[in-house]
Parts: sequence; C-alpha cells; structure tokens
Amino acid sequence: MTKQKSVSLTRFELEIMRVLWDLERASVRELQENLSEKRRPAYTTVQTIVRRLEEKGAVHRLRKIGNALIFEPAIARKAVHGRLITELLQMFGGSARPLMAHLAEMGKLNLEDVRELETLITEQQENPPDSPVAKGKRERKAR
Amino acid sequence: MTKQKSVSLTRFELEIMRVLWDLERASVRELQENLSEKRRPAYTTVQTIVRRLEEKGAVHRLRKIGNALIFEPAIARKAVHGRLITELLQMFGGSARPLMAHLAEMGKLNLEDVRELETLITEQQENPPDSPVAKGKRERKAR
DNA sequence: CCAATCCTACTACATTTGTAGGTATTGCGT
DNA sequence: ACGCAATACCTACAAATGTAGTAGGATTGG
Repeated sequence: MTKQKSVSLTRFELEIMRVLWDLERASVRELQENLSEKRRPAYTTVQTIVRRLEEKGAVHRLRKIGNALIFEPAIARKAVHGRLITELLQMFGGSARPLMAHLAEMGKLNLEDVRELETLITEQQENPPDSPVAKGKRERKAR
Repeated sequence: MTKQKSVSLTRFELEIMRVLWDLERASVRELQENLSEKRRPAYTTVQTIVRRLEEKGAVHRLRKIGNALIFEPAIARKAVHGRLITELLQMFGGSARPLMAHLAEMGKLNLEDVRELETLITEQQENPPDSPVAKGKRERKAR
C-alpha cells in the first residue's frame, strides 16, 4: 500500500534528489549549496526543479523554518535506483551478466567486492524478503 | 586514435542504436520494424532520429540498396554502455558495490553469476589490458 | 516598527526531444 | 520510357527540460 506512481526523473532532477536523499531534508538554499561545484545553477533554477519534483510527487514540504520551506523525499532512493537499474539492464538484454562483466573490465570490481557479494547473496537466500527481522525502520540519524 | 567524441544519446536514440547494434546494419525501415511492438513511432519519426544520430556521429551511411540508405553504427556499443554505467555509478556514489547489492536484491544475480564473474576477474588480472593476445578483433560473426 | 534580507510564487524563454506531415527523388517493373 | 511505390529530405510543432528574472510576502536584527 501507499504505492506511489513510479515517477520518471530527468538528469538534473535526479541530481537534486541525490542531494536531498543525502541530507534527508533540506531547504532550496541547502540543496543548491550542496550541488557539485560544477553545474550549480542559479537559486531560482533549483527552486524550479524542486517545484517540478513536488508536482511529480517526488518530494513534499515537511514544514517551514523561518520563511523557508523544508523539503523531504517522498519517494525512496531505492525505488528510483531500482528503476534506473532495470532500465540500464534492458540495454544489456535484461541480464546482469554483461553489466557485471563491463564493470569488471572497467576495473570497478575487484575480487574483494565479488567475495562480499557472494556472502550477501547467500544471506539473502537464507533470509527471504519479508522476514520479520527487517520489518519497520532500520536506522535513524540524529539531525 | 580515431577517438570519437563521447556523444550523449537520448532514450529513444539509444533504443534505435540498440536495434542497429543488433542488426549490425539496417535501413530505416528495418529499424522501425525491429522496434518493440510497444512504442513504435511512425516511419518518419524513426527517420528523424536516425538523421540526428548521423549528425551526432553515432551512425553513418554504409551504402545504398535500391533507393534505401543502409546505416551502420559509428560508435561502439561498448563505449556507450560504458558511459551509461559510469553515469549510473555516480548515482551510487561512484562505487560498484551498492549497485551490485541492488542487483542481488532484485534477484538479478545468483551465485552462479558471481562465481563466473570471479573467474573473469581473475583472468583479467592475469591478462592485463593490452596483452598481445587480445590485440585486434576478437570475434567475427558470419552474416 | 521598519528596513534590509531572504524566500516563495509566478512567468518567461531557449534548447532538446519526440513525433510526424508534405514534397522531392529514385529505382524498379513492365 | 513511364508511372508506381518506396524512400529521402525538409519543415513544423508540441512537450519536456534547463535556466533564470521579477514581484511581492515573510522574517528578523536593531
């Protein structure tokens, strides 16, 4: 339930979301300041993107501090990432293998990574998706 | 040498390229017919995209058959894929691990895949990039 | 309480992307 | 040689995206 439509985000929107996910919540000003030095558009530009994200249901207003609106993500990073991955995977014929091979070739994967991954997969097989353990919030950062 | 500028392709352009890479060479008609049943726009639409791809240097005219132009890719699938992967990776903080974890969670990776990958990486470490063995074309499909 | 400041809401506009129509050409079959 | 059918080529336009300015309301330090 509470299933949100799978919004499709543009490059720049994704960039903003990346920052917002990292900060957990932020004002437009904070978002702008946290963009990478390269490609940091005007304040109002960021504002516009945030508005569009709001329209798309990707973020929502949490509250006001002073006269500034504080936004927080309305969609999970994981969900969006999943979408992106799926899309990329399609370019590779739907299978993860060629993608992995590519990563290896690019030197983005070493044996240690793979070993770790192996452990992860094994664990997952033992702990199916909705095992009672992982129910509910899993972390909460003070901020 | 012969280094082509890393063109950036849109969704639809990528879709066309995907087909073209698969077919190795094709006319606009063939490209259109080989798009997935969903999302198959008008002939002239495909033509427009092909023209833009040509302008971007992503494809070029190979020859004419009848009065139809035959196109072929002018950029390697691998190069484009690499770009896409790098981009996606940035969303994940530049490291491949979270991506892998995600794939595992999505059930897109099983132990067999990982084992295979392990082998691959090991081989790559033994056979550095420009070892004389791998020089030149590595496969050639009869067609 | 008042002005300097900060923020929002609205509007605008250029560029890119998706989509396609109309017209000029070109080969081919007869 | 001619006309038909398929194709190329040019043009157009709507929607999405990136980018930003302006007007006016809210906040707050003094």
